[in-house]
Amino acid sequence: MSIKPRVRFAPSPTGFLHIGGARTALYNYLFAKAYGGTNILRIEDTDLGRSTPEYEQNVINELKWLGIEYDESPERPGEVGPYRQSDRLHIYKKYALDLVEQGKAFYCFCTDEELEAKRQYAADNNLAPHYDGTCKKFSKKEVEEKLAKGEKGAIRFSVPSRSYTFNDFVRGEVTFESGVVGDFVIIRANGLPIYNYGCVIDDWQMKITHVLRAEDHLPNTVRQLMLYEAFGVTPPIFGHLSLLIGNDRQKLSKRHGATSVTQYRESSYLPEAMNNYLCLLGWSHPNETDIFTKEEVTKHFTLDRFTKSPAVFDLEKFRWVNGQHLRGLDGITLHQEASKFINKDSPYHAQNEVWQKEFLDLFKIKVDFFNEYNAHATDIFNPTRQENEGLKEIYGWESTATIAKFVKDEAEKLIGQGISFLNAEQFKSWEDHLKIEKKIKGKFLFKGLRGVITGKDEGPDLHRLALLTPLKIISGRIDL
RNA sequence: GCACCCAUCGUCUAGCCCGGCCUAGGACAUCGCCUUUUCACGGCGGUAACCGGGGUUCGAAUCCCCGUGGGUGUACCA
Repeated sequence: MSIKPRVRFAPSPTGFLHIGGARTALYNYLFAKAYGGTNILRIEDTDLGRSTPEYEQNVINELKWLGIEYDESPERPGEVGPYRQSDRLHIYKKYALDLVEQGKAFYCFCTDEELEAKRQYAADNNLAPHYDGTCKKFSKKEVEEKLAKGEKGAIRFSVPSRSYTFNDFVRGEVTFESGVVGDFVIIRANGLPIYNYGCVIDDWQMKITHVLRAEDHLPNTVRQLMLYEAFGVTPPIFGHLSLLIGNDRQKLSKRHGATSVTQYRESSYLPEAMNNYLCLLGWSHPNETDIFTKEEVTKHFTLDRFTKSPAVFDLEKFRWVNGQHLRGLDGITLHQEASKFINKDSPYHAQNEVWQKEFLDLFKIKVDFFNEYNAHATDIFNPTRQENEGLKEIYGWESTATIAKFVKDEAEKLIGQGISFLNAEQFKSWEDHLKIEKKIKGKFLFKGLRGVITGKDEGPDLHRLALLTPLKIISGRIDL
C-alpha cells in the first residue's frame, strides 16, 4: 500500500460497547497497524435522546481494555478535530447551507404528522415510500420568510436520478439502481445532522481513506456516495464486514445472551482472547492458525481475507480460545489477573503467595476462565466430602478405612507439631508406608488416598494437590 | 412490497478472484483409542459439508444463468 491509510471507528454512545462494534474497531486498528496508518476514534453522538456521556465512557474504557489504541480521538485530538460530532455542528451546518445554495438540498417544513400521512398513502397505494417533494416548490424568498417567522425546517438532500456503483473490498462491485432512495434529511429541524450526512462530512474532513464497517451500513452507502458526489469529493474505499449473528441466524442482540464487551470483561474473559476470537469471526489467518495475539496478527493482516457471509457467535469456541490464552499466561501475570476474579471471601486470599501461585498453576488445566477457579478453591477447603457414586465406591473398600485411619493419625501428629500443610517428602513417606507396610497398591492406594485427602474422586495431580490441602481439613473430613 | 447482500461439515472457516493439485483441508463441538492410578491437559483417529436446477468446459466447490433459502436496509436512529 503506497498511501498510509487513515481509518476510523465511529461508535454511537447509545449503549455499552457491543461485541460487533469491538470487532469492527479491532479490524480498523489491525489495518492501520499493519500498514503504518492512522487509527481514529470519532464519537457519533447526534442522537440526543439515546447518547449519554456514560455510554461514551464505557465505549472508551472497553476499547482501552481491549488494547485498541487510537492515534486521534476526543481524548487525544489531532489536526482534524473535534472528534465528537456534537462538537462539530457548525461544520455540518455550513456544508448543508452550501448544498442549499447550490440547489442540491432544500428546506423541508413538513411535520411528523404530514410525513406519516404521506408514508401511509404510499404504503396503501403500493408506491415507494419516498418523500413526495412538497417543500421543493418553495422559493428562496418563501423559505427565508418561514425561517424568519421562526418556523423550524429540516434540510433534505435532493437525490440525483442515476445509478451508483462502487467497489467494496469485501463484496466486490455493488450497484444501486436509480430511484431506490428518496430525498432524505441531512439536517434535522433541531439542527443536528443525520448519520449518513455527518458521516460523509467527517470522513471527508478527517481524510479517511478506508471505511471498514458492518454490513448493515451497506444500503446506506448509496446515500453517502450521492453526498460525496454533490461535494465533488472522491469517496473513501469501502469494505462492509459480515454481521455477527446468533444461533437463530438473526443479528446478534440481547436475547442471544451477553452482547457487550463489559459483560465478558466482568465474566473474567481475557482481552487478548476476546480480540483473538472476534478476529476469527469474518476474517481468516493466512496460516490457518486459531490462536494468536493482535500484535502477531498485525504481521499478516490484509484486506483480502474477509468472509462475506455472516458468522454465528459461538460461546463454546470462545471459551476454548479463552482457555488457550489463559494457559499461555506466565505465573506472575496469572497470579495478578486471576486473583482479581476470586471472590473476596474465598479462603484463597488467606493463603500465602506461594500457595496461591501453585494453586493457580495446578488448576490451570481445569479452567477456561479465571472465574472457574472459585469452585476449585472452595473444594479444597470444603470441610465435607463430595457426595457421589465414585466417592461412595472408594469408601466402600476395606483398604480405604486403613488409609483413613493412617492419614488421620499422621495428620494429627503433624498438627500437634504446629504444621499446617504437608510437604512433598511427608506425602511420599505416607504413600510408601501404605504401599509397603499396608500392602495397598494400584487404584486402591491412589484413589483411596485421593478420596481421603481431597474428599473427591477426581482432581489434578494428587502429589501437588495434597500439599495444598490444610491438614486440619484433611483430618476433619476423615471424622465424618 | 422494494433495494441490496449472502449461501462449503452442527459452528468458525481454507479452497473460489487466476477452473484440474479437492477421494474438499484446519479449528470448536461430538465420538473412539492411547497416555495419565482418576478427571482434565496432550497425542492419535472417526462421524460430518460444496443449497437445487440448468448451462460453459475434456474437466466446476471454483465461471455464467435461473430458482430456493437466509439476512440486512428501507426514519427528522446509527
